[in-house]
Amino acid sequence: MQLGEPVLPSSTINLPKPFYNLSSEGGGATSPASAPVDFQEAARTEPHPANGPKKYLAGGVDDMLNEGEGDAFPGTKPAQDARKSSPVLGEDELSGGRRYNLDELASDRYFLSSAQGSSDVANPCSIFPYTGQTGTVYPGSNGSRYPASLHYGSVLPPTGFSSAVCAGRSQFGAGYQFGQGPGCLYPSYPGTSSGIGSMAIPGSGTGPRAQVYLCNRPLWLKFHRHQTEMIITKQGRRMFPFLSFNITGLNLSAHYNVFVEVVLADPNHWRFQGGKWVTCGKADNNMQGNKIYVHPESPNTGAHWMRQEISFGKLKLTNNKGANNNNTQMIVLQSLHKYQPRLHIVEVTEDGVEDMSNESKTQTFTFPENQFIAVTAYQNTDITQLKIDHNPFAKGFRDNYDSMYTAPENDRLTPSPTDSPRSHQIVPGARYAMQPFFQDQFVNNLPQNRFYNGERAVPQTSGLLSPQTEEGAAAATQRWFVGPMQQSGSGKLDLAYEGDYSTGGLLPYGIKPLPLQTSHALGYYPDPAFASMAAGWGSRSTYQRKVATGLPWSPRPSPPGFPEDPLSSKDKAREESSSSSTWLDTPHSLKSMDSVDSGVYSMVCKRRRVSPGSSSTENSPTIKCEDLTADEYNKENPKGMGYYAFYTSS
DNA sequence: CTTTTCACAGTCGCGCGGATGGGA
DNA sequence: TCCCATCCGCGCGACTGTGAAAAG
Repeated sequence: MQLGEPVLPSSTINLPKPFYNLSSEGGGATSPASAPVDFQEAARTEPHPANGPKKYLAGGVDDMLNEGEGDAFPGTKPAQDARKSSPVLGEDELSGGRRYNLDELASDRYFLSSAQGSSDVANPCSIFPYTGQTGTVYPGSNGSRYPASLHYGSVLPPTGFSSAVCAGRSQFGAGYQFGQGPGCLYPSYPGTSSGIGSMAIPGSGTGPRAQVYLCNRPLWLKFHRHQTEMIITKQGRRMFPFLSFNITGLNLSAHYNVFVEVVLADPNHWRFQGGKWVTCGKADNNMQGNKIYVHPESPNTGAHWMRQEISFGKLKLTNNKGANNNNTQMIVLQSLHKYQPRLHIVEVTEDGVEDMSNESKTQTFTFPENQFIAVTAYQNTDITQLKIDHNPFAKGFRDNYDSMYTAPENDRLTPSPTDSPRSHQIVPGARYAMQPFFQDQFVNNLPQNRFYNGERAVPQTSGLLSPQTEEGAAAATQRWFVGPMQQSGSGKLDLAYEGDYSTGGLLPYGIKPLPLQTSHALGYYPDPAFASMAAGWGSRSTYQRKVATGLPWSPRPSPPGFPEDPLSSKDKAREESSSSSTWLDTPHSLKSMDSVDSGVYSMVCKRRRVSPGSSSTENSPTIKCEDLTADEYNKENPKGMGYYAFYTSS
């Protein structure tokens, strides 16, 4: 089979309520309802009559929200306010690091608007001014059942979204089980002019015009700049960071299936060499296995999907080709290949059957920062450390875990791996109130919240959004959304982000940040960010401790009285995030790799695991803090000196 | 030499069952 | 006394990265 050739499912699975029928016709992935489509072309030619992209781009937020759906989406109100202060996207604003505060909540919300029909969309670059954007296009297959939306850059519709068996809710686990196509983003994309019909831009007005926010984008960016790695095991390994989205713009009463597909992001085989990822031959494109993970709450109403965060925390990645048959929680990948997760939203009938009467029922969203390389063992120790620092399940590997709990129980905001709160198909209205979408007081609330004892308590926090991100505390509640048309997806994000997002000011995509207060709900890992922010522990404290052994300062203990000090809590949080952001900003391997002898770095980078007993700095390249000078760091982050030292001293 | 597999230790949530307390 | 709700502790299981061994 040739690269990019759609792979047909070996068999059709009969399920009570199939959403999609496995197709055996050419390409295998084309459904009668949706032909392959070039969303870019569509964007140029098919402006949405009701929901033009500009509407969203230039203050269209509240237009969007005023379409009768805002009430159902708690996040809409802030968004509405956002429009008032941030009417237009602009690079100047972006580069200036300006943040748009909405609702005085100081929580940023970055969005990519739906771009259909926009001239801006016609030129994706105008919307996503990735520096270094190559615009490379890896054509997809014409067999795409669920073609990607407009992919900015190289990300294009996958081949062979063939599967399609789907059952009703009760069967959901089996739905889409055999999305076996090679699922490549790059393969033979038929061209830019095909498949407009499957665009989710129906003129009926009922068609989906969704915008998707990547909830934990800052965390993804952190990983992405080091080239995210995802462990795959035979039994399946959860992703971390996991995919978590918020969706707006759906029809409140319509039913949708929401699922993630993981497709090859490029045609290369990768290997970690010289401290960096390099291509090594061609990817094996014949990999069979399930590439789709249907959200367990599918199908459900638009109101439901928009009500709260949609997390894919239970999605597992495996290299076990035999895992596709019975385990729809697992997506089968190949080690040392680069993948691109994509979110699909498909309108279905009430009983979960795809509505074949409308071709515009499918929308696909791709976030390039979600790209990762599947590995069976971590290669880049920076990634390892990030995982340890941010994944609550890896808490046991944090060196100074004990010291993190100097605060009283009330202050103990240890992020814990709670299961996804989204365990109900239809969420009772009573639950809404429990999860305010915009939680201005997320910091102040920390002390009061019981993070792990309530079904809804967990998602209120900005879970994965670490205070250590360069985006800082505000970023901790950022959400990023893209309309179905704009996808950056290029895999060139490294270049794009280099020196950009790390500043916390210049935004990737060139999108204007719309600060929205979010309750954030990271369904699964509820609150590491806030935990760290509030209690003053986390990766940074970990390193502080390490540094402290040989340095005059001591690790800063958890902020005393933090919970009882609402006045200072935000400031503290800000400080925390500010300081912590530095360490993330401190370029790890990527920049290091680029600037240091790769061979030397390789020795350092690979299997670099800091231990409390040894000076972590000795293993750390001195090039860790390119983004900030010591002075800058100390100025911005006096409390973070230890961390800075950790990465700079040698 | 690279990649994969496996057992391991550590953490924490969930669920169960028992204890406790209040009200009928 | 009985019933019900709540609290608490314990054990199990899920999950993590580690590190050594096995496989290619």
